[in-house]
Amino acid sequence: MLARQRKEYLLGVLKETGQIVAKSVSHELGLSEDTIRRDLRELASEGRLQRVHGGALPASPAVGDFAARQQLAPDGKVAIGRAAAKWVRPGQVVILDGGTTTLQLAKHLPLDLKATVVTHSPTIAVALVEHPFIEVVLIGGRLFKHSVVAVGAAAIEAIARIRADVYFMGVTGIHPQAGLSTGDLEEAHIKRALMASASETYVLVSAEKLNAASPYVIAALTDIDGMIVEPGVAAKSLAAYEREGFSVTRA
Amino acid sequence: MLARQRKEYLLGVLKETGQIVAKSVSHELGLSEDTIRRDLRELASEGRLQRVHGGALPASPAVGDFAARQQLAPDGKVAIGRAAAKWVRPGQVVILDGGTTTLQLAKHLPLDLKATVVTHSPTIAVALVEHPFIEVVLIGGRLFKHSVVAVGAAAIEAIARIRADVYFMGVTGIHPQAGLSTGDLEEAHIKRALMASASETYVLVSAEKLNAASPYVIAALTDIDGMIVEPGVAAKSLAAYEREGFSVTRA
DNA sequence: ACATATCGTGCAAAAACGTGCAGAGTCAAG
DNA sequence: CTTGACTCTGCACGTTTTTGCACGATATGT
Repeated sequence: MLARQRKEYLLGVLKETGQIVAKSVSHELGLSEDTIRRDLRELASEGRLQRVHGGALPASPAVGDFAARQQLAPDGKVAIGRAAAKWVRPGQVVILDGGTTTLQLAKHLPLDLKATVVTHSPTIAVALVEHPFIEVVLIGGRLFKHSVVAVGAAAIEAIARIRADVYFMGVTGIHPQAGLSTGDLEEAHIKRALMASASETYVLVSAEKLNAASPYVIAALTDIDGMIVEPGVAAKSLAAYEREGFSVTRA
Repeated sequence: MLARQRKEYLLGVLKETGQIVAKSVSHELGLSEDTIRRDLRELASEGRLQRVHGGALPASPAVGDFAARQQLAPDGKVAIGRAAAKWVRPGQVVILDGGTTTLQLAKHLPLDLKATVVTHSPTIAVALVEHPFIEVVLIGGRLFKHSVVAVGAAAIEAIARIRADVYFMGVTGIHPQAGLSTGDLEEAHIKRALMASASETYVLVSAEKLNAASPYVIAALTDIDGMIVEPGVAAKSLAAYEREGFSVTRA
């Protein structure tokens, strides 16, 4: 690979992800970190990016703004969102829970994907406006402000009328014995209703949720079909979850 | 996640939630509290936030935020929104239409107002999260992306179950003879349903909408109770609207 | 006033950095 | 074809930055 191409590649990474991590790029390209650092230094001196410890960021905040905004979420959640987004097949009807992790999922759905997304989160509904071929069905109800999702009887009723292929759930705790739990009773009800309306349910689990429990139980582990955890969690802390018919995926 | 991004993230949390709790953020990002505290100290010394025991608070109470927010909306719409917001009385049930003008209304509602807002706009629902005493009822349905509002049979049904005191409507055209009109048939239906669910209906009219007509008629002028127009429109262009039982208000 | 949580500082390990240097490859002049 | 100048790359080394932990000090709530 020519030096020129390498620099183009770097700028491409920057544009797409809003950041460059020297170490991971060097690994991707099979080159030493020194070379990448040299490139970054040169690109920085040309004003095409901004050098920072560990890698680089867009030169002008406005340019990489869209991508950078996504990256303002913790790494783990971005990774989970990106991985889960790949599971969505064209034509499917997908239920998306509220929360920052599922928001990442929504943002990482391919822009040309044709599918239907059902959600009780106005935030996610708004985010999906940018996806021209995704049909969005908004579940209404009383707005629970802490999580910014619709809850209550009206929401339950609306959910009951929907049959979806898959439901991506967010939780505040997942535990081998205690199962899935969340911090609000109403939300637990909603999540249960959403599970009932979907053929399959997968839980998105960032590190701090793993092996934790919250006050209100949503369901048992056996009621769901799998979980997607963030990369970098120890294999042994996942061992307790592995069983027949349950998929544990590292993002 | 790069150190620089981490600081951006912290400022983002601060902007969204109005506070930072060092412990919970460190847990979220999977880093030690020390690191977060160091970041907070540095950001504080740059004057970007205010260090307090346990975390941090905004440096200047929502100053830049407020300015940036209004910048995006034309003066006229801001003025209409501010004026209309004063009409809302404590305890009322208010229906807010979708659109930039009604969004301004929502943002200008007093922060200590106790009231209920019904809306089919996810954008407005999200904006009202910052108002702690406003109960928000979200109308669900299929999302019409052009206007970012819920439409369709489900929305109509949900609206039929509500009785509100007042409805603030947005339109794309208001005309002495043609009445109220909008650019989408579904939206016209929704607006009619919202009118039917409210005791009073007022239309928010920015200058470019005045004396204009769009393809789909919502209702006749006689069906509404008044209009709020932006300041600076000529008095004579309002003459055609003045009649018994119809209030024309300049913001 | 006491128990607990949070804070700041110093310190050590790890990661990232810059620089100098040497080997490999390229190119053009001889 | 050979030679020498030049560039690019990776490695070694010492330096700087970042991070987590330990400790004593300080603030907060009951």
